[in-house]
Amino acid sequence: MLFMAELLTMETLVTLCKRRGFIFPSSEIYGGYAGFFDYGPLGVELKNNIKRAWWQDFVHGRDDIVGLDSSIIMHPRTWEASGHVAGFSDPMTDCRETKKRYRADQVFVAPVWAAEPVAGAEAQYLGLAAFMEDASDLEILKRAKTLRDSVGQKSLKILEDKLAARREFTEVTEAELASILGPDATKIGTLTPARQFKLMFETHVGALQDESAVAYLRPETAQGIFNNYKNVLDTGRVKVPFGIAQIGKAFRNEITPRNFVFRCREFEQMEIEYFIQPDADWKALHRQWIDTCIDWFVSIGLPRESIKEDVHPQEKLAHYAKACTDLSFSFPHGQQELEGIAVRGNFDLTQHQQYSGKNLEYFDEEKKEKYLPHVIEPSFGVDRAFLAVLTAAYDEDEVPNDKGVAEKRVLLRFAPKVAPYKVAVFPLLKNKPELVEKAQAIYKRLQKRWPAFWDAAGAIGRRYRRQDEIGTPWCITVDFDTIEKDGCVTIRDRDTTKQVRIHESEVVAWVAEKMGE
RNA sequence: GCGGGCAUAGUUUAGUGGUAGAACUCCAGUCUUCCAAACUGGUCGUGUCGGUUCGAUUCCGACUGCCCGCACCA
Repeated sequence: MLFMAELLTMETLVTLCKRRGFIFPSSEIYGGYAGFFDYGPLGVELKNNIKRAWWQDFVHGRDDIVGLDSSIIMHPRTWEASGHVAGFSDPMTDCRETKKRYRADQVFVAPVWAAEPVAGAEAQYLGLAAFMEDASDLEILKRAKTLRDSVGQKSLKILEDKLAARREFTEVTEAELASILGPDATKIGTLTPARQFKLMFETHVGALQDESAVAYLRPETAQGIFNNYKNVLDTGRVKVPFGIAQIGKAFRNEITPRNFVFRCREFEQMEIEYFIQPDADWKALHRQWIDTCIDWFVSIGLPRESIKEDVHPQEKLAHYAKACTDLSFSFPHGQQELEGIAVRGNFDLTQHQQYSGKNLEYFDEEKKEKYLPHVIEPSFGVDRAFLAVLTAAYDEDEVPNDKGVAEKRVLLRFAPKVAPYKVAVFPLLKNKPELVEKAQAIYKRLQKRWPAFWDAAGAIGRRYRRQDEIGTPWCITVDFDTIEKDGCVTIRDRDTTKQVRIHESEVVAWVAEKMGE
């Protein structure tokens, strides 16, 4: 078996997904639409299986987590409280010379005045030197000198005290842009005006397009959980520590959607907010959650060694976060984030309490005190989990054909619980009604319990390969022995291509046992 | 957003300023026996819009999409 993770390209996956009906580019008949994808007949099965497994393992399989399905459009104040309105729409400026992009609100400009190095010389205004907010005085002076040189005034002396009159880049006028030297540029006038990059999708609620009715498509499902935290407390008979889980679509106007379904503008999340006591041992709980999540990914078919923990360094954490660990996976485009597990303190509940004016405190019966619980937030990307499962399952090997010549075989080694079809049923030959009839009976029996695939077309080998490529674990073939002699059918295994014969009456029990049911 | 490359059937591709060709896939059929078999037949294509031209899939322009870098990713 090849170690496919090293060799597999995204293009191979994209092609397979298109060819077999897992994923199509959105709106393809209109030329496609960047950042959006559609899940086809097989894709929706795989995706649903991943979501079902998650819900089973994190909601139904636990006593301390309950589910939720909140609306995608929420009261706009939600996003003011969460910080998304302010933090999710950054003004940006690009430098045409260096091709660098800056957060405009982190760029400052200082006026550059210079004069002949003689007493009483008249000062000349040369332009504005741009620099990042953390630049030192020495660095700013260097930028000023570069600006002076670039306008052909090398002989002049910079008036250093004038540099102190700094302003934010976002405040400069259109006319001033031409005289600004970018933070890393050597020529003036290369910065574009600050442009808003709004990462939240805006819409209007109500048929009248009134500015006061602006609303947003949620950029994360988590805020729906915080929004309903009080309702769940009041009705769910839950006690801290407890969690609320939710699966749903989220939307972000990504600047550069890329890498297939890895970064999309419309995507699906599986999130949990796990509420804990403020003085709980959050480090231990965080560790526990990381392990639980890794185990879960392994249970849906990802090799443990392909999952890595990336700990966010303290200085890169959001101000309200105590810790955050990403789980990353070796995708075809590199080791990339699969899930984030953050310790968020009580920032969100504090914000919502303040913005809503509603008391969101929890009364702890045991401690006899009120507090706002802290949270641990495991945030899974459904589409990323899908891509990871697909990447892990993809394999190529060689199987001898009917002439004994080795031929390349493409297969998806899905764990049976996530496979779109669990079993396929074939009559050995299509033109023999007695074979077809018997096979149909078995197929109908299986179909009541699992997604099953019927195929009677073409050579038997071709049908096996077709199932290999969509990851069906078992194929069941009815032949003449089944109807004329022993009543046994052949069950062929996807991973080994080995066959066993069992009596047709035992087929359902056999599959159930293999499924672990 | 920037720079570079690419765009012909479901896939891989050939070709031409004058009716677009193949292989595989797919569909139908023949076949009594298990790994993309063989044979017969069939469906499906020049990303979109505009320009030049008697005529454009081909030349030109714009757009869109995809790929690779850069930047961005609360």
